[in-house]
Amino acid sequence: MLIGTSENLSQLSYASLAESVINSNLIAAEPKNSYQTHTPQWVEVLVDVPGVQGLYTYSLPADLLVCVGDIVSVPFGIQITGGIAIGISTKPPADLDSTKIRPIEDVVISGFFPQQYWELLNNIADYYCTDLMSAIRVALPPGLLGRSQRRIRLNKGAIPPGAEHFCSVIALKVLKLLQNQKDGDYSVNYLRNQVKGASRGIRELNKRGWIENYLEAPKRAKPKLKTAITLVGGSLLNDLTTRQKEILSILKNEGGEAWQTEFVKSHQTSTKILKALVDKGYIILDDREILRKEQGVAQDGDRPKELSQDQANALQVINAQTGYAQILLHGVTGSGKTEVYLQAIAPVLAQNKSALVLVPEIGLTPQLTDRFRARFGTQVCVYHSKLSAGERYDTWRQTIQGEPQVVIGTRSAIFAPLPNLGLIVLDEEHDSSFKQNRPAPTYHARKVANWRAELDDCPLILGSATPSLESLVAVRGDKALKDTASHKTGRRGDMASISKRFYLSLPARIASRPLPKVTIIDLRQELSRGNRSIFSLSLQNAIADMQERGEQGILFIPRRGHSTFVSCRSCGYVMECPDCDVSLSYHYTHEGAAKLLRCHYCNYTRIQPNSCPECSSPYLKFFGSGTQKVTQELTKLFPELKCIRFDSDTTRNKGAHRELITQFTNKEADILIGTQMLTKGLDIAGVTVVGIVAADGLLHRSDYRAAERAFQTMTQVAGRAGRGDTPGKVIVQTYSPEHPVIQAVKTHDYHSFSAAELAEREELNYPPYGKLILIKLSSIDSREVEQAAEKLADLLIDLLSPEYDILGPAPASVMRVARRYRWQILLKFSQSETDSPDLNILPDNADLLVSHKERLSRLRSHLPKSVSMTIDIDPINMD
DNA sequence: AGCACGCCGACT
DNA sequence: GTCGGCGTGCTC
Repeated sequence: MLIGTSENLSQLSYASLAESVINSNLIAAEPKNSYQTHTPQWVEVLVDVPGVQGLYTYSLPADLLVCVGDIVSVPFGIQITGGIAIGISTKPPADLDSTKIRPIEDVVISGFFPQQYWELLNNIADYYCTDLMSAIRVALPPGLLGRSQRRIRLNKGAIPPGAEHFCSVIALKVLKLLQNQKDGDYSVNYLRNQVKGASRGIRELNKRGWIENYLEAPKRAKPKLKTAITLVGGSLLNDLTTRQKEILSILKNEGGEAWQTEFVKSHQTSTKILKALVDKGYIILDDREILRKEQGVAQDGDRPKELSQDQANALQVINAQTGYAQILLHGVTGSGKTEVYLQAIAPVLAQNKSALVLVPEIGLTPQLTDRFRARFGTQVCVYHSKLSAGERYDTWRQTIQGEPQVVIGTRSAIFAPLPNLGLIVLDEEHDSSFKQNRPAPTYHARKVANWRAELDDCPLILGSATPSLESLVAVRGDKALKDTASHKTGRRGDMASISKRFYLSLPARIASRPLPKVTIIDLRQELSRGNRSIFSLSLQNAIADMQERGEQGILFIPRRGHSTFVSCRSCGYVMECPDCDVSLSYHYTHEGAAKLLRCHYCNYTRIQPNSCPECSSPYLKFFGSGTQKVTQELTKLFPELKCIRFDSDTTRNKGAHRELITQFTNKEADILIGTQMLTKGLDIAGVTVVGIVAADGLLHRSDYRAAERAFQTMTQVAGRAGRGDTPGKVIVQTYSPEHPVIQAVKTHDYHSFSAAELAEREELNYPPYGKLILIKLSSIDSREVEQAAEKLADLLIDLLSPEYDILGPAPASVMRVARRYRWQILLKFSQSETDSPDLNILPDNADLLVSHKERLSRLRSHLPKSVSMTIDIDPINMD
């Protein structure tokens, strides 16, 4: 079975390739004995090389067995790269010179892609307009598709003294970098990122013979091996020394098995003695695979809790589902959604199936993973991008095994290759971190989860206190949905699946606790009363009361750092990033720390100068308040108060989240001051006061989602208050107290807010009614991108029918980032089908065989090479 | 992505 | 004449 000959490979469309992949996978399902090991075989491989799409034929060495769908390692040009075996044939392609065919290097992983998994990846590639390989790349753990790497090594002996006087500035920079590295060894990529024009310098050094250039074999993730000792000899004979006898009896006492390293360490033996025992035949040493797994903190067992009536009702609906269903669980903060998830998962495990739980950011929710571990013990696996490559690889491999388990993870965990999936839960489903911004495919885990639930025929629970408008509309089946349903008859996902959509509500907190009382403070009045502090009198009083009663509080500030920008009082000069069009933020962590200016777009960092670079005036002023400044101000007002700052500056290290949260839970501090991170799943009983220091930073943003996001963020932060026995209190400081979002937060009125917001979205044809595609262009050259953007917009006008709104081209809100100029075009249109992956973006008038994906991809060929283009389907971040 | 091949300008 | 710039095309 061959997919295509090289003659037609170039014309092979994405769609037919995708189809071939699915068809060929049917072959993989056949029994393995259909492969005759003695006839020579040729394998069609989809190689993982950027800019290369199409299949390449490889021969199969006699000692390897390859099945369709296997991940293989193949030579490609000078390098070694990963790829997927797509087809197997007993005849070589007729039109390919057989001397060109090279053998497959190795099989990395065999037979893990079930049929539905391929369909899922094809849906993603199709819907998000990328090639199949990119979809495969996001799904697999990094390092599985290894690629060889070009590296540079310093030739230490060859460098004459005073070398720096002989060479150019660039070469010198490269040389210095290499000399500062212990082994004088860096990848070419690293050097290119560090030094502008590094390749020139590298060539120069190469010519002088001061460095050597080598190709490193791919570093693929591999199972970790550990040496085990096993006792085999029965009775002790006389050929043993006393020490050897001792060792054997210790080993016997330990059950006849031990790990070598631990055993040697704890019993002061040496490998020498063990070797001797091996030679005499008493023990054997063998390497065994061990799984590197994040262990988490040991938890006491936990039993299912008694449910409230609402929780019980919700659970009943969930448990009644036998196949695909989309369930929106709308539970106010503190209503006990997690308990519902836990009790929904228990029967899934009992049926020998697995469950997948997605959360916005795992590091932020140690409490959640602890609770799952307490309930399900070692059946819980954690998967997220902050695991080490080895842990990620091992966890991923473990999920293939098929034992019933619960995988908790972030966005990318939606690809965990669990073979018997019984339930998917997306917690905090409104959270924007479920959307990947870059690189392509720019998928949304909620959408992928929905496909996956359909393909694996299992229920999907979307949980939130502030459901996204998309999910609300999807399950409630309002007008838009009915309209499309009527002309969708006969397709999968039509009327039948609408009855598989549920809206379940948990409108009250558990144990009849009230939602916190929200007070709005008008900062304009505060100012006119002469209070110039960033804390209103009400907030100050609330903090004082709280301190007196030994309770705890949370302050929410929408941005990290100290100040948003620094400017000169004498000439007005504003400190800006040299590579981006943004001002630098001032960072000053504590007394004695370096005073730094940092770009929040590209992370450029420099020391804060003592005087203005423009006019040398020493009078620099700091504007805006970040977490650092608020912390300092608060300490001035309340010297006794112990504060913990909780933002991406203080939680950078592994385990820092847990540590800070543990400190706070143990009442080692009174107040937690932080950014968006505070919104996610913190459940601390002692918190009675929540202050939103400046709500305006959330309200006034330009994109169409600003109101929705502001409402979600504020409601979530407010929800941290009053989760214990003492009722909570929330103080929102703003200059716009009459703003509808503020009013909705005050009254906890999700429904009126969403109704008003939906009406506005419908009016303007924005999502969830209309659909958006953002085409982003960038280049080093400002003129070039602008021209390319204009050309592209013209092309789109010709290509698209008039019902498509073409907004732009316009420069991105921050035009220059990391030295690149950015322009964008936004496409807005009515969607013809609600939730179908093969949604027709472009009307098929002339060329029916060409998919919308192909058409959008073709646009790329109209652009100069130096302009890069990315297509963001359903964009969330418009900047 | 890398790399080879190849076609043009500034130096021995 | 050659060295070296980077544009184009190929990798089974």
